[in-house]
Amino acid sequence: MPLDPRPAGPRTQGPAATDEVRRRNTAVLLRLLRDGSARSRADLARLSGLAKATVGAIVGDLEELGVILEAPAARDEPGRGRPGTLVRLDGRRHAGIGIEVNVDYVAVTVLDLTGAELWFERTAWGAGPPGTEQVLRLAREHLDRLHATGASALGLTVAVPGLIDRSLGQVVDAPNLGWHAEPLADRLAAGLSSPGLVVAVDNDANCAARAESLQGVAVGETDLVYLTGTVGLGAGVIAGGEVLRGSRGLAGEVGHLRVGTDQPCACGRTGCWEALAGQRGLVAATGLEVAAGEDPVAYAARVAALPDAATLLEPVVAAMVRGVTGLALGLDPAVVVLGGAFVPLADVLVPALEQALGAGFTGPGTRVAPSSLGLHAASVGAALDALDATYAGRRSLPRAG
Amino acid sequence: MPLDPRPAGPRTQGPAATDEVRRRNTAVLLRLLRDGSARSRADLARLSGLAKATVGAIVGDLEELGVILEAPAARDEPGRGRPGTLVRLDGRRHAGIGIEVNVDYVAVTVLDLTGAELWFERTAWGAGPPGTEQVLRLAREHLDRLHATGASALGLTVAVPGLIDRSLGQVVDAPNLGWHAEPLADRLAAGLSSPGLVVAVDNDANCAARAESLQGVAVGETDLVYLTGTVGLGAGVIAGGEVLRGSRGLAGEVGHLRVGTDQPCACGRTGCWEALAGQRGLVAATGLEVAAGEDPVAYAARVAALPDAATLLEPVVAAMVRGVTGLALGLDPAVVVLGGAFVPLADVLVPALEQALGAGFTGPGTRVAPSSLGLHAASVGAALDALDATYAGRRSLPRAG
DNA sequence: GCTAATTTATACGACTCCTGAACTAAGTCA
DNA sequence: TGACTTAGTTCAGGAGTCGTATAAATTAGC
Repeated sequence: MPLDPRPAGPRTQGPAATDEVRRRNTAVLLRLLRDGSARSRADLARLSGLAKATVGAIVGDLEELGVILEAPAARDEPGRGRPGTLVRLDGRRHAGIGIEVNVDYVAVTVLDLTGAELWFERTAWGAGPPGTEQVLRLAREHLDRLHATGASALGLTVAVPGLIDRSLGQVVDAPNLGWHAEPLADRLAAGLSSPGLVVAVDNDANCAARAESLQGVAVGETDLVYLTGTVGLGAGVIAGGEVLRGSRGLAGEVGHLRVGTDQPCACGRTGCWEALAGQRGLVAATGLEVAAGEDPVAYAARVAALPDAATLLEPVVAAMVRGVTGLALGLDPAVVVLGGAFVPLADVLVPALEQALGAGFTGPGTRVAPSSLGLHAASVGAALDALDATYAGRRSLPRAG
Repeated sequence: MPLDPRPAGPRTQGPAATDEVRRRNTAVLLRLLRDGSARSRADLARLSGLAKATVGAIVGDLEELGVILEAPAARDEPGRGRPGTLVRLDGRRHAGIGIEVNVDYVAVTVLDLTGAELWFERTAWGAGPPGTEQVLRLAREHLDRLHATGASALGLTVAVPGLIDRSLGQVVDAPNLGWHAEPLADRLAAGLSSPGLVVAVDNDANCAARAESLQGVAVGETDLVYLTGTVGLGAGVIAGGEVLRGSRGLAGEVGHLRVGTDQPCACGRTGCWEALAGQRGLVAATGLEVAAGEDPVAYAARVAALPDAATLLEPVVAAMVRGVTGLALGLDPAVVVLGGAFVPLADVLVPALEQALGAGFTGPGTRVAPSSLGLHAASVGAALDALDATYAGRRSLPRAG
């Protein structure tokens, strides 16, 4: 029961034993192989800084777990001495499941160990927002489907639009879904009773931000802001490679940031960012009505298609500039990723935002780019989160099952 | 030469060997003893989660290093079995040095290993902003003074008002000091030639924020914003217990965040936060002139003493509310600490800010408090940074010297 | 075609570290 | 005085990494 009495940052770790060393070194090698490239043991030793003997031992372990294949010696470049036997990751035995729950739809992404997509499904909820039993049923369905392929799930993460307590695995408040103080992780873990499966919960914007930084338009970036437009507006922030959470998990809840003056907001105040640039803001700016049951992204696409969209959207653009420059000044992201309903509006938004951010201090300004993962973003990020414990060395791969 | 090819967050670590395990576990015990409390080995084992044998071994090592003293068995409560022999940290042999360099003054704080202040000195620079040689001379002076007490320095960190590249130990740009692309850490390390001394550079607001979270008004908090008013205005952010840096180290550079409309700023734009709430903003609001050579804090104190300060400062308060709520919404800090020139104005600012932040989502709102470290903040934070590698387990204590 | 140089991979011994159990030490309580 | 309880140390066992030595597989050169 390791416990550290003082609140400590991520860099300040608790007690450890030697087996953690192996976990960490294994994770280093896994990360080197994650992209599917084939490497020799000697390569891995050089790249990781580990001794050859250590690499040999770890690769042996991984082979035994069925996670590594010896690729037939495909020697391209000449080279002098004995050619290495290449190994590459075989991700088919393990997977991560990501489920994005929203008011009117649910999206499921299943990624294999290498991060390759096994399948993605997006379906509308039958009637009204779902309860946790429906999420459980869906999770079980996809878990079974995964087991049928002979793979096992390392983790399952649910992305929820709301306030999350990640350490408790609780949805503190998801007003759109009508969920409050919902112990979702525990409930799913109990309902699935799949030993070794780690169930987690996270905010949808946080998941989307993680996805964009690992597989999307901001791949490789450790500092980025993901802005998502739905009916409302929210942000997910990756800072220093980690999701920024804040003291209560509210970091990135910027919908009610004051970026204007008059426009009244549902929250009672005026000038809120989401009142100006959320769906209601788009309606106010363009006069275009939302069709019954229309998706915010579809609506935004119709807005973008208006002949005089650029001029009509001026107040929206102004609000976005105020909001984004504020966030960017405080957080200094390398990229601002526009997601959700902002994707169809990217042609109008990106130039204006890049210009506003270009006048930065030194060096290149913050980039602005539309999400490349689109509707997949949150569920992919959730699935990546399910794999993260393994790649970060917090967890070792389970014995073959 | 451990190197991990992919940019990895703090939680994603490089390769490790068994000696790192010892470093980490030692750090766990050091943190438990840091506050000066005396504990028995058995207590330490229970609190840390380590085995008794391990605790015994580590405490033995630390005793040999002269870092731990066996306190005479002061048994207060009765208790049943054999009483434990208490040990406590003896910080006198090791210290961290923090130097805050500014345009017109320099502050030095030396903390012993337990974090207790050995001395603090604040002196004005003779004429004009200093060069790096003057910082070197000062560092050598305090290092000698420390050595004279029989202690050795674990690290020396310099807090600089400007843009820092921490991994390079470089001051990228400190316009007030006239420093550009200055390899300060290397220069000091070379000039001091004190083996084992780790020299680092950091931004002054970041250091101050760290100090407030470890010893100041926000002690124990892992998420806070430190706002400092000088002639300009800047913020240091602690998120998840770590300093938030951003992609280029510019995180927290919020002086030119747009919080108003008209007030022209030196940067050419209008409505910048520092134009409204920096020293020029105070002058504009109150009409009170800055005396020749007057310190921003002293000037702010005179402003606060004006009979009609509360009404005169209304535009300043409004700007602060806009800026602080923006930062707080994005970052969700537990506390906003007001430092520098905002300390004398706290009576006016705190109620207004707390009210604006109180209307939060759920739970208690963000606290607002004036800095309790005042002028010490940045240099104390720098000194704490110098001790941090030891307490975080990244570095082991040097053999007795 | 043979040999030397070069590189890969494994085997092995040395070393570090943590752990649990056994054991000794030093008290309290009856 | 003796039973009980808690503290601290010793020791064997297991897990890890590392460097060196060794075997294996090629290429380069003659």
